[in-house]
Amino acid sequence: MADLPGTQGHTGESLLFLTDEQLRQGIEAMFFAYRGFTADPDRILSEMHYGRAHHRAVHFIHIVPGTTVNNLLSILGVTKQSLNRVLRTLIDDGLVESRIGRTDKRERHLFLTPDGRDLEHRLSDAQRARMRAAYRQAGPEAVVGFRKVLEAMMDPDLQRHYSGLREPR
Amino acid sequence: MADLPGTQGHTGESLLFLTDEQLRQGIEAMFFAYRGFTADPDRILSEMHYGRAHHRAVHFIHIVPGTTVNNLLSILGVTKQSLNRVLRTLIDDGLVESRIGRTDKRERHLFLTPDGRDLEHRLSDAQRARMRAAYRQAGPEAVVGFRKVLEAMMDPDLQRHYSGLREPR
DNA sequence: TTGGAATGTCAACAAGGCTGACTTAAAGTC
DNA sequence: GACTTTAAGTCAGCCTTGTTGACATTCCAA
Repeated sequence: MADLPGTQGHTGESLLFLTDEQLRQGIEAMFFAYRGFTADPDRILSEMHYGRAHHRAVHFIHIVPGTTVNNLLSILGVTKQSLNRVLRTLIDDGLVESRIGRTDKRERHLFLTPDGRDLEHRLSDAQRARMRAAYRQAGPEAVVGFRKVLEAMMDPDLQRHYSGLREPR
Repeated sequence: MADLPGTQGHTGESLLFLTDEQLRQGIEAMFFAYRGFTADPDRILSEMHYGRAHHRAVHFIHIVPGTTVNNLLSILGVTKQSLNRVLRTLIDDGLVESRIGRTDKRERHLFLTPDGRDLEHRLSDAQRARMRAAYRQAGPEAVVGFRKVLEAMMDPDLQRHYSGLREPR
């Protein structure tokens, strides 16, 4: 592919000739791949009567421990009422701890309890295994391209959350 | 990027050293990218009080015109009750036509009406525009890698539906 | 000190998944 | 011809997870 005549030299130019069919295949690939992507954690979650919303909350609390509800809201892109319901069950079940802010008592800072960390680990293990297998099968060059396209597909303000987590903080 | 020292040459080998952090970034990239991926059609759909379920049905009826309900079920991976609710509204609204099978009269074959094709076009236009922009921004090599990883991430039986649509039939 | 903004909670509703039970019609089988 | 299986559709009811609206608490700035 890197040697197709006339496609190299200046980046991207050949892609001016993207057919609708090529794009459609990319769209479907996203659809089916996302199903595979969530399948393994979904199985674990449904066993304990949780859903994807719980997974997302647990994931980002793990990544940004001590985050406020508001911050989590902007990452997840749901209403606070929606998040709150999920958060409440996680707190009631002892997976998440909510501490009242010290400087601003309106804020709640969220942390995983040991049980929460345990669930997070099980979920991310399953998802990482799938990811690792796909990466190996596709090869390192493919992975770089994969990431590039995904990053270009994000909404700019969502990309901020994503990149923000990668940058030193 | 293709010139990073030590990452090129033999495919795959360097990725034996995938850190959890690298994998986690891939997972988050999938999460945020999928949000961007569905954002544009979601806007169009919500204007007309439809949801993603309607989009998926319309999309695959467009791709496989004349498909039976059962076949659509296996592509979408939902129950017939769930699909039926969506399908009924689409038929009532005159976007989908259901024809009784000629050889097997138990089957219903599904087709888009002109109005249905119109909606399909508006939805896929929006999604293709996002896809095209991402492809251009990432470059042709990245696109190949993107597709490779996505295909490796699918469940094998879902991949069948996906590939099946690409193969000549 | 008081009014507005920010944060989080409670209640109720809708979409869209799910299971289970059932009907109808057609096809296949003994 | 009677019985079974299959395709599709329907009704009822449940769950998760999104939504809006109303409200309490807390902070801060005029």
